[in-house]
Amino acid sequence: MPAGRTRTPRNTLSPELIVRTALDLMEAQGNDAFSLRGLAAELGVGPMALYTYFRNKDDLYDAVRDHLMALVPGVPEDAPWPDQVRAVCRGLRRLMLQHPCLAQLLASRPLSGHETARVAEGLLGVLRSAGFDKETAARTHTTLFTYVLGATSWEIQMAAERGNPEGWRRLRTTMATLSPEEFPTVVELAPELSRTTGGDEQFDYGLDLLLAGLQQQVRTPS
Amino acid sequence: MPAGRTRTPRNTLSPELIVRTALDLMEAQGNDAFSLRGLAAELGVGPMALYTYFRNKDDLYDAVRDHLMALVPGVPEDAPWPDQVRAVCRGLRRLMLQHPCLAQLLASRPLSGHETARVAEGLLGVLRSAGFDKETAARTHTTLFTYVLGATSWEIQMAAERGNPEGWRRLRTTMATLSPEEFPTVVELAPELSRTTGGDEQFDYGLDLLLAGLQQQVRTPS
DNA sequence: ACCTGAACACCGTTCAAGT
DNA sequence: ACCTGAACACCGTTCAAGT
Repeated sequence: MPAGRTRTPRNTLSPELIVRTALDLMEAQGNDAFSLRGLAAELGVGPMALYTYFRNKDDLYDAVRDHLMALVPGVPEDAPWPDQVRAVCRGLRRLMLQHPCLAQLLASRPLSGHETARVAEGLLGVLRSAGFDKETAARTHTTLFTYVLGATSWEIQMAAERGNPEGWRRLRTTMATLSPEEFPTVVELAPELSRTTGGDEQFDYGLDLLLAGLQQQVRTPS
Repeated sequence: MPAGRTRTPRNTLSPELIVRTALDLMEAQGNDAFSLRGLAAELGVGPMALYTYFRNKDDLYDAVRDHLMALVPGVPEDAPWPDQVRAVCRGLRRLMLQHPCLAQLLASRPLSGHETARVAEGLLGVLRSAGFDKETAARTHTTLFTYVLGATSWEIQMAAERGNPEGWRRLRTTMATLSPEEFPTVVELAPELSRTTGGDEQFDYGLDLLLAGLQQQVRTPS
């Protein structure tokens, strides 16, 4: 048994192993650099071996997405519904930050997959129990989900841009180029804008705005 | 003068022409199918001709994004600030719906570009005039922007999935597969969820939640 | 400066074939 | 069923060269 990489030229290829290895590669070298040929090489098989388990690359992406969505924590019991909503949204955000590829996977292909439905089930259940009617519960779920998706995707992109030196230089250059006459507010608020492009505090700020709007709706039902 | 396609094997290649042609191709055949080689062919030049005007593909993407952001309408004057915020957010969403590639361009690469700054300037100016302090204005701007981005990207993805028959079949199959015991709420709210995956009403619902939270903040300053 | 042509190191996927 | 090997039709980008 050679102590090399995760290699299985044996007969032991499985959907689970492929998905886990694909996830490892995406996290290690970034989502864009991921390729079926690279994955096959990592597994020690030919590229076509993967097509026995997945119809194509998108099909594999869906499986990886669903695999990750299974890690979203469940709804905490015995808590006020706003706290339950907060917990689910924060859990999804945290998972996206831990696995940046999830952001791109969610943004590029719609739901499908039972694990995605599990997350929706949790959030919708909370909203229904809180007394929202069907339509409002559905609307609120979509709103919360798209907010988490948008806010966290943006946060990840900005963090990546700051991480690589080329991108950081580009950001500084763009800011320095803006004329204070044409863009007075942007220039004046540059420090604040830089500070609020991510982080727990920024995420909670937007989430609390949504929750404040919701609670107001509960108090004054139409 | 042959009445062929947009071809310029002449000496008349320019950044503007390249960007406009790239945009046309992205809208015609989708963002993923776009390639530098295809763009060069459409322009009647070799692939390397483009590298005189853009350093690489990402550089061209940035130019296309900035070109589109220039089309975001300005802030309407003489209106209450919530209406001004609504107008900017709706304008950005409308532009993303008209040019679906903009969603992916915004999601895949951070700001940079003067036209993006112009939009930020408009929104930040409104918020500052409404009396928000620097920090809150910046936080609110980020929140609104990421909400518009997330909600509209999701809407576009779902619309695309419904558009192609393969995707539509996949959506129906996923829904039909969910067991009512395991996912009671999702199954029960299937019609509502399907109805609230897009549209002006859904977008405004989330936007109004944010604005309600904001106005409450104005009334009760910390 | 502006553009070409050949070449490099890749892709996802099909197809026919092996076991 | 599970996997291989060769092939097809592509990519973005570099490099040397032309004008």
